[in-house]
Amino acid sequence: MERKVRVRFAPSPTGALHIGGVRTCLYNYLFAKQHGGDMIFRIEDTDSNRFVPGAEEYIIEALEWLGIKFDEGVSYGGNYGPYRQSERRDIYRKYVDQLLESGHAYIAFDTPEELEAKRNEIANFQYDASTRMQMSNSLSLSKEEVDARIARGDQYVVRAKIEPNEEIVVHDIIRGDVHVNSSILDDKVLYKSADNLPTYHLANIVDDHLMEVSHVIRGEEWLPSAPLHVLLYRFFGWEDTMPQFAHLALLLKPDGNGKLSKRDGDRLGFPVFPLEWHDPKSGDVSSGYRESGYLPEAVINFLALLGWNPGNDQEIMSMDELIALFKLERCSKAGAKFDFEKGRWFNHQYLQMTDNRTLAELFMKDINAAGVETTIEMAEQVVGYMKSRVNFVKELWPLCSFFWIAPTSYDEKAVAKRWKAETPAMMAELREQLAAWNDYDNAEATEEYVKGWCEAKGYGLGNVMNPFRLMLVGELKGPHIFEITAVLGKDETLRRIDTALNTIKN
RNA sequence: GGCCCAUUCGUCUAUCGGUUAGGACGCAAGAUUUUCAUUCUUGAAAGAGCGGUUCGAUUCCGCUAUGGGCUACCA
Repeated sequence: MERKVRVRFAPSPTGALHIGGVRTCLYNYLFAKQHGGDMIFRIEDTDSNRFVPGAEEYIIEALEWLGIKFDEGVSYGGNYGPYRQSERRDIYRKYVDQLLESGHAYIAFDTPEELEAKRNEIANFQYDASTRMQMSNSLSLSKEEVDARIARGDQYVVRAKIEPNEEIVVHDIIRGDVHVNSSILDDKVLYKSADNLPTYHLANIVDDHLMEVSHVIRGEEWLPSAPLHVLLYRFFGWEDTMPQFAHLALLLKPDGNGKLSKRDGDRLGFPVFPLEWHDPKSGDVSSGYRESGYLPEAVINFLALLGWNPGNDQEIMSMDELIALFKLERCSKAGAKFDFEKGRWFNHQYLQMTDNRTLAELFMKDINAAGVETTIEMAEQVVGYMKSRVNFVKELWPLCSFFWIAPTSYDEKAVAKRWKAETPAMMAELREQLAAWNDYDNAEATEEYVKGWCEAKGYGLGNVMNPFRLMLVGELKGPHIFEITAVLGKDETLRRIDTALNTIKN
């Protein structure tokens, strides 16, 4: 019988959600949806010292923006709650006691200072079977002493009791079997009496079991502790329902060495967070994909392909297509350097696929921000002519503000090259022709009309169109000239010609 | 230092022993265009090294090198 697919995304609320975390979440989501499974949102806040206010809300908002939906969890509800680990203290305590009773864990009193001293004293010190009897714990101390110290209020931790020299195998969907000898594992801290909370390892296993998680898809940084997790499932007697593991290769810096960090984004000019993040402690503001003008679909597509591919040349895929095609087995084993140039290209592709009205609504904000009033119709029309040449909506305004703001000066080089002695007279003639024309909305018809006139007069197109463009735009750039006149209309077109004829001198 | 994971064009990657090693981003050139772009075409560009296994290795194995991760009372 097949177990129902249930996966979880379980971030720590310690700050903004990193783009690598977004990818991990996306892969979980794709896998869950493909198998008709559940997607759980759990908050792993077992380290009260690192809690950052607003982080949880940020993560929820970011994933909503990206179109990743949860079936249950913090803020979504469900039958396996509470989904915030800090609200599950009683549950963990029960399982810690179970481990203590079964002899798979023990109580240790060593203070952080004592441990620090030990590490300085002995090179490569590890708290394990070979050293634990020299330490202060319930294995080395008498029962009376242990009880007395607890009664006295001494703080303690609970450590896993790892038996040496056992072969542990972690089955990983992406990497195959990973073999590890238990002797290299240390007696990890599972529980802290100081705040009555478990550490990640214990909370993780207990929650995944209780929440009936079937697949754990997480970053590669967890691979070294996976053997401990396997052992914990064994200690609890849950091995038969242990989730299947898949450890994802990490996202690396675009240049140099190491994994992608916030600093790389600042340094190289691209966001590493989905949404803009205001750090409540430092006050720093980090840019986000949303605020930088990325479309969520483009970010999803880009991220999906960073470490996975469908096995053919297809690159543009919607969320539904990704859900249909995604395979954990096809995830690459090696880390991927973050190539933000390709992210820009993806946004360009999605921009072309987005309808002009939607883009115009976004564009309106930039137009208004420049202090210009306009209509959505005009914005939409300009977007239609201009979007093929930009990667982001925000690149639009600097490129085509001339539609709204008439030129007051004219590019000198262009004037020198295209504004010849006979040009003013020619342009004055053109003005006459245009004054007699009324069908400006029809760009093709206007073009035929003007071209026909040029031919009749024997004027070279280049000698007419370039100065004409110069008068309307101020530079030799922009879309097709009769698309410009279609947007400007008759009055504005004639007005700009008049201004130019009065301004340009050579 | 120890342990684990990885290694194909600059980057993301395809290839499940036999290929002119394919695609995409970026880059370059050309074409198109009344401008600037877009678009199209073309091009340069890769199996880390050394040993095996095999009739034959990019593909399987080992070693070396390199990169990454972990090595906390953080996740």
